[in-house]
Amino acid sequence: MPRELRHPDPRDVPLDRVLSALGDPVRLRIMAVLADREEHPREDFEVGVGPSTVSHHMRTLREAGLTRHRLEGTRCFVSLRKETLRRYPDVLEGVLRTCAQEAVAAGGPAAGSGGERG
Amino acid sequence: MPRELRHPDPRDVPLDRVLSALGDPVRLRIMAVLADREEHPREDFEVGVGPSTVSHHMRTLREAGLTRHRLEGTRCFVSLRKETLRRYPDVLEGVLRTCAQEAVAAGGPAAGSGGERG
DNA sequence: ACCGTACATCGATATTCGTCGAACATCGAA
DNA sequence: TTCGATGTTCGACGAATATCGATGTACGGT
Repeated sequence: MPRELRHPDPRDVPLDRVLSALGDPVRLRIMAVLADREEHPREDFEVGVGPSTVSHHMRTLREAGLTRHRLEGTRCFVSLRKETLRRYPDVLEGVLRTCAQEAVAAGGPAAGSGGERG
Repeated sequence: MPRELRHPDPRDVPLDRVLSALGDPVRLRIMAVLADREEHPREDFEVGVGPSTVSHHMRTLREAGLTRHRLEGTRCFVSLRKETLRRYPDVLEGVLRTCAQEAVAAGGPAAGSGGERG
């Protein structure tokens, strides 16, 4: 794991990039985990795909300015970037509320307990 | 042109599909045109790509439940679907406001008056 | 009846994206 | 220093997407 991960200035990220980052079911499940505004260890994100794929989606969210990744030892903690929430308040609060609800409707937190991979 | 175009029930459209439909610069320019909540003739959407490509993006928005397409003679009028705006109020109002602002920032309505196609 | 207009749809192509498994990097522990 | 754990990065592959030009379809005008 590199010592540090790239975190772009949110002001460099256009809206279409943010929305496109959010327009994926796996990444929306990740956002649903983060919807409580807490920092979560990577193990919390059991979203139904393999580890390298989770990494890929994590990177997409991070490079869209949505998440912050803090490395501590061999582990990684993820949280929402408040600056970005403040930049698109309605959009992002709405997405967080909605995807949290949909995750519940779709069968509980992390929505992949059954392991329906594909 | 067919007599009528497919308009899905917005409740069948999951959030990730809506966001993914919005996550494209061309479609965001289309939304910017519609942000005034008026019905617009197709000619209003000079968004910098060819006619068939505009059709493609229009279809994407329509099938995400975002727009309504009314055919009148050989012409077509496009408007936002209020039912969908009501379903995701914060998200969509926020997107509309933001993309309208960004369109202005990017060089005026329709953002393609110069015809920089490519 | 014919032709032009306006737009949708089709077919082709190039690019992007989601996914996996393998390889790599960093840290903590033995 | 060696080993295992954690998570990122790389390489490959199929699926989806953005784009165009050509074709198709319905309508309005002549």
